[in-house]
Amino acid sequence: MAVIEQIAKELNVSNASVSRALNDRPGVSDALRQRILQRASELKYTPSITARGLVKSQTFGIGFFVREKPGISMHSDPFYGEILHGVEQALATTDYHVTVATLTRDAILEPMQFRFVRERRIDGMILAGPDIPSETIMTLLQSGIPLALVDNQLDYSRVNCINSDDEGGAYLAARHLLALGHRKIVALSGPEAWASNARRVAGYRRALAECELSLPVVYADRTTIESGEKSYSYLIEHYPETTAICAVNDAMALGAMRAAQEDGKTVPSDLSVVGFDDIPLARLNEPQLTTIRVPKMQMGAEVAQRLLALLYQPDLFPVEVQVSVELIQRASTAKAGRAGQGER
Amino acid sequence: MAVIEQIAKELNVSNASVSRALNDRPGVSDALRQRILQRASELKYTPSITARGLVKSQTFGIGFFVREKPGISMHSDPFYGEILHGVEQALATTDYHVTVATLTRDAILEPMQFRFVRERRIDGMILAGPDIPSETIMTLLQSGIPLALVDNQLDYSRVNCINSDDEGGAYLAARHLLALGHRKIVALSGPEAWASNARRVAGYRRALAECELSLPVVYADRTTIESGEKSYSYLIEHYPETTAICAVNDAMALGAMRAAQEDGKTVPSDLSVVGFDDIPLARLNEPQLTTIRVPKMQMGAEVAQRLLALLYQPDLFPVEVQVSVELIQRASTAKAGRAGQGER
DNA sequence: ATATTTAACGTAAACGCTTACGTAAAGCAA
DNA sequence: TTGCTTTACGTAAGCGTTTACGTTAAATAT
Repeated sequence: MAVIEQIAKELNVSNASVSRALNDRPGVSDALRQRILQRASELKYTPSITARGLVKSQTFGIGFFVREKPGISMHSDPFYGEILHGVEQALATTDYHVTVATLTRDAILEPMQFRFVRERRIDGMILAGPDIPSETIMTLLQSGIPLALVDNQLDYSRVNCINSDDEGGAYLAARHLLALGHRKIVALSGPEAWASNARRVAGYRRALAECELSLPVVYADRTTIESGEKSYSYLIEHYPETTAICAVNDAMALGAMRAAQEDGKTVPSDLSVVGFDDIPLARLNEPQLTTIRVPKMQMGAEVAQRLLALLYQPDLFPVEVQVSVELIQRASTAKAGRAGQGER
Repeated sequence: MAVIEQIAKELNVSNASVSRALNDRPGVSDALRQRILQRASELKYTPSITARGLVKSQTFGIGFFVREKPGISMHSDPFYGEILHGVEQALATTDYHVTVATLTRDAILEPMQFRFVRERRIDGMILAGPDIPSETIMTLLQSGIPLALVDNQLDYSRVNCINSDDEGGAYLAARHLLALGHRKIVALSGPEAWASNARRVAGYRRALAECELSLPVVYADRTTIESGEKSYSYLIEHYPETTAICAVNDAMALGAMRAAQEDGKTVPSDLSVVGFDDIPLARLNEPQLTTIRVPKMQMGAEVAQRLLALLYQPDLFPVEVQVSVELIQRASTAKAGRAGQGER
């Protein structure tokens, strides 16, 4: 592989001039610059990011972290896969690259001791997912490493967060239900401590409040299909008149739907269900799930952009960006009050 | 951050000794080695992988490549997400890290011009997925960069390939169907050019041949749910007596199943269906899909191991490793000939 | 005892870049 | 013309390691 020195020798100029020409910095005449660029492309010269990194003490590497899930592979959740893809695309036009790491228990406790960040000396990190404890984040912040969060949110507005517009999306979904004539609506949520859950519930509640309705919420400690199923039985026992369920994510919605079907109800004629996220399964379910689509790739791109901005300008004031979402109307919602058969 | 020189100065020894002690190489007395190790851990010294990389001309980075899919995000396919996870886990105990990149059209045509591999000078690459053209792979091979394939297979046995035991798995699945009494079995396949498809079909065929049965195959140009649906109509028109379908992957199986249900058939009493892969959706479908589980994480781990071996010993002879698979018996298969109601 | 091997350590170069500084020539003003 | 500023370039140090080679002292052999 060609190196700078080779070009310099062949052209009888100094390394410095070559470097300057290549990075188009002042201090080289146009004539010389041309010759250098010419020769460089003939030799297919490509700078060594390693060498450059050593002198500039940058690695041009950014780390993408997801928390290790007990049992299952976190990457099997396509949600983060898509975010990662967005990150990667956004970085493709820059000098940066993404390397992935999963946060083990140990890494969460002593994040700065994490070999990955010490050895590799990445320039910045992206933390994905709501299940990264805020203590971990604070430790990282204090260590001074540039940081951005996606699908997580810290009250301390000291860190850049990229999220979907949870409140707005939920509001949209609830309005949809209300427009269909539903009045007995119940929400299904995971841990209230996860910001996105809280915001989505708030959005549902705001829409109902506008119609002077109150919103019962049943909380579960996880947001899986199974917890959706369990929550349904609790729900139907305590709120038997329910005609519509709005869940805090698709998994819970699907779980509840399945439980309802086993309970002998037909979705959507007996019960309408909306989810949130638009995971692939939502479209494949029978009936297809009405939900709020969150643009995962775009979130990835946004978080990458934001981290880059932070790298260029370390004192940048942190913000929270909320990417907008849309209602995807499918087959799991219908008019209330057996309107499916037509009310006249 | 502490560097070698700092330790050396504090202990009044040379950089060389410190380096030797740290990498436990000979040339340092035990006494000195102890003092150095001691001080290093006090200072929380961690070597700079960048600096080390520069002198050893290694980056300790390996690239994980998936092909850019038109339209959809490739990472939304949890299949590769899990493989990636396996790779990462296997690498976690080494000095290596995974950096991800998606192969764009351009990168496929001129892979060695790909900025990622030139700038970043990764030590090796993993190519994932059957849709990477063999010309690309050959180009890469000739350039001399260590390479390993996963979920792809080259006839040229010049490159390490990690695959699931496609033939064996398919054989298992077909035996399962035969044991249930099915005799009219049809296979659903994607492009024959994809090695895994061909092998799976071969496995199905072998099992049937043992019973002196022949196996009609209907081919589609993709392996998606939609192509499964389409293939079903063709299939049922040409082979109306079919009692069981074995598909080349879960997506096609699910598609066919859905089409069959719309066609008024009940799965599994009218028609048994088996898939291949065990994607998450297989378990969530109604009825749950009987399929062959391929251990994706393990495949990731294997490919990483193999690449590492190749890095340590560049003249290693390439092999193909087939990780073994298992039959996951679920609800989409039952005895043939309305045996569901019991035959006596 | 001396000669020879072995081990412990230091010196310094190298990896491929960037950049602070120095020098000489060119440009401009008076 | 002289003096001053600007520009074009070269020199060399530095980033944090590893390692070939040299030196000295200790261990072993004769």
